[in-house]
Amino acid sequence: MSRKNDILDSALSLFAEYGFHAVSTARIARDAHVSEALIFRHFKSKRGLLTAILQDVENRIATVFMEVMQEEDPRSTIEKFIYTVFDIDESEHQFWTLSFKVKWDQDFYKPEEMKPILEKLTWAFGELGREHPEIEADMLQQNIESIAIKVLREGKEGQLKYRDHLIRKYLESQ
Amino acid sequence: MSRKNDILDSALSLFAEYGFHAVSTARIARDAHVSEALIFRHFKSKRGLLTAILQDVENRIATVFMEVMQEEDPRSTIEKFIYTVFDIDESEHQFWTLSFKVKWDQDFYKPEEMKPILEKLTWAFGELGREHPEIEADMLQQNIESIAIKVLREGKEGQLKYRDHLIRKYLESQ
DNA sequence: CATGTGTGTGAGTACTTACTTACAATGTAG
DNA sequence: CTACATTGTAAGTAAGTACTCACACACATG
Repeated sequence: MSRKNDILDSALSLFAEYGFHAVSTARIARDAHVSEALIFRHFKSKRGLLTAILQDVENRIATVFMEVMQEEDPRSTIEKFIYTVFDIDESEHQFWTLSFKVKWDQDFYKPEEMKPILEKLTWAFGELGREHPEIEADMLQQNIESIAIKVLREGKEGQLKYRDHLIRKYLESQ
Repeated sequence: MSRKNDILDSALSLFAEYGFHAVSTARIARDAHVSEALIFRHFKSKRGLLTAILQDVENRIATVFMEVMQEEDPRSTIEKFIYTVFDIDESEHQFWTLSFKVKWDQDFYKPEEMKPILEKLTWAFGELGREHPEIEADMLQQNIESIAIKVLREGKEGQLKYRDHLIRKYLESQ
């Protein structure tokens, strides 16, 4: 189990930094201090290894948004959603980086991943009496994604102004 | 010149679809109906080929936003900026796809590319008396980028609602 | 003891990779 | 015609690619 996890850790780290196609199985094995053959024993193929990591990614993303999903007050739902991105632990950054990178890899793009949270936001905007709740939910989610990318690249401190701006725009007006 | 352009065309198309690392020089040569050696004659290396294409990309992006940059009325500036994404010819889509993909490739990320247009938008929001023109400019640009990605993926028709929403939000209120 | 079963590796496999070299054809200028 | 740069290619190169196979060690169960 420890060796298998070493492989997953190294692969996540390297895939997130350099991209799937730019990292060879030999390099992953070297980084994880295991034989290359062990990768194939555990994951069958290089792609199988990525799939295993992405399964992990999906679970972690779901965990992060769980609190938002359980919220029952519409304003708190939106507020928590906005704050969530800034509360992600730095140890999880590689997961997020990989998940964004993978979106640009034709074979792995799947927009369903964010659908539940989008529906929750749509509900919240509807409750607040907005005219176009679906569009507003979609745009807020896009905003948060853009900010998340900035956080991954430049750290969270410089991006707090965007968070405060969104809070102002969505929760303090009217 | 014709052969050199054939190489650029094929490489752009393949890089945009599969990514830089997933496409070999042999494949590009096959697609362009030239010998592999000719790629290296003209561009020295695979990376040199990408660089040449990215130079093209930069020029085309600048061209697209030229009209916005020359606008003198702040409201028209914002309006034109929003409409621009929807007026990009489909023949240019590969350029845009590649430019977005490349942003996730560590070696080629350069945010300065969009800086002039961002400053123009900041000016426009300032003229309109907004409290936080820099943040608003940044967020609008992020919105447009998100929508541009959707346009590239799913076509422009389904995204018109976002355009109209932005127009409403930024130009019709108050 | 025997008989698996899961975990691990060294040394390969056939193939692909980016890139080079030697050489030929085609202008083009003096 | 000659000299020379430009454009082109066939046939390499060494290194790297994902992946396999035969074999070994540990450890539980009958």
